[in-house]
Amino acid sequence: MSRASTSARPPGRPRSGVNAVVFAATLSTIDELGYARATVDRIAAAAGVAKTTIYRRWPSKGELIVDCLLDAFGPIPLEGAGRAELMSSAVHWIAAKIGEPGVGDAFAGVFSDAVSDPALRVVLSTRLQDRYRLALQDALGEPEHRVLFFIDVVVGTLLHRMGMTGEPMVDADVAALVEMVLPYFADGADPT
Amino acid sequence: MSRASTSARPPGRPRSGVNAVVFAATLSTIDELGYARATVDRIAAAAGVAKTTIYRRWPSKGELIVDCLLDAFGPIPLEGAGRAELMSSAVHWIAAKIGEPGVGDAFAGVFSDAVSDPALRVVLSTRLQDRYRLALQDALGEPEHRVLFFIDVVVGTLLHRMGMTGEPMVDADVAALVEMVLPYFADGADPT
DNA sequence: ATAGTTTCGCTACCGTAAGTATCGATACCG
DNA sequence: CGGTATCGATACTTACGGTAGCGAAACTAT
Repeated sequence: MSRASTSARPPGRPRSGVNAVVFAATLSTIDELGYARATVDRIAAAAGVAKTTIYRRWPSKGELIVDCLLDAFGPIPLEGAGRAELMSSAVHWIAAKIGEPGVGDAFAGVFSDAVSDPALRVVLSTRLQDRYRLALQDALGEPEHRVLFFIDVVVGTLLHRMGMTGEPMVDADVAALVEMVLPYFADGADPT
Repeated sequence: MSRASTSARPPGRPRSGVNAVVFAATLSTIDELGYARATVDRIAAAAGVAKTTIYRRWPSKGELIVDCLLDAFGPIPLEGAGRAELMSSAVHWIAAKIGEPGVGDAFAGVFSDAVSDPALRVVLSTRLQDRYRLALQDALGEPEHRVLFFIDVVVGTLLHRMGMTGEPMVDADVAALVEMVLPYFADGADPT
């Protein structure tokens, strides 16, 4: 039972192992130029890779960065399946980070109910919804992953980094984080 | 002391009163097509207005929507000035909406400290920072408004609408709200 | 009335960036 | 060596933000 046993290598030239290089180039380019100016061309140049190579591996810039974030931070560690366990896991994870038990429930309350105002029912990208739904579906299988992704990447990364560095946060980084994450919820292109 | 007394009407053709129409068209277009596909051309068409007219009144798409949001929801009601009162006001405002007193402090804690990870120090738009800094500076005058704007528009609108409708929230609208707001934190253009 | 000033809608245009198409070269397999 | 799939490079299409210039309309002042 050695691994890589069931499927032989596919024919043709194998892909070069530049995914990690592209991820690093993506993050550093965003760091240097800001998200808006981190174009695919520049990311490709920073990675020393042709733009077409990036588009052979990721169908869009959005999915590249979703993969990049998942690679960098990964999902919430989960101890169960199903919605209740899912929310509970996220809630306790957040609560543990913050240190106050009541806070997690508050987050859960804020993020688990809904408004239905026509002015706010902005349609999300079904394409990218499916994208990270699939990315987490391996472990779970329910359609509640959007909020978890949000909590995970935005709040999670925030608190994760807080715990890592122990440095004080400035409000700018909240917006920066969200700026970095949120465009991938959009459908087509070009907010300015 | 009739109003409009101090300044006589400026020369030239006066502006037609279509600002409200443009705001409504902006919201409905985003509602119909999603933010990414709500282009300025489409908004102008929906408003029955020339695109150039929009650009005569708002210097960019981002500022149009900032104005649109401010027009729709307005800032947090404040009872004092200075940072402490500012945060306190926001915190108690949020806490009152949620109903749990500890929650506000948690929000304040999460949003008031900072990380300094190079991968996350995404540069924010100084232009748009100044935009809504000015929008609130009338009442205040400190540089903490980014987080307040974030809390105000995102969480505030969320909870405001909750209180208005009393309906349950779904996670989708959290992302939708943030999707709707966050592109205006970006500097240049074109996330996808 | 008429001159001056500003906005209007309209059309054409520019710059940029996402994404596609094509091609010769290259790296693997049998 | 033949088949296949990737690689880099270049050129291209498309879409959208934003600008320029026009004649027409709406207002004020003389």
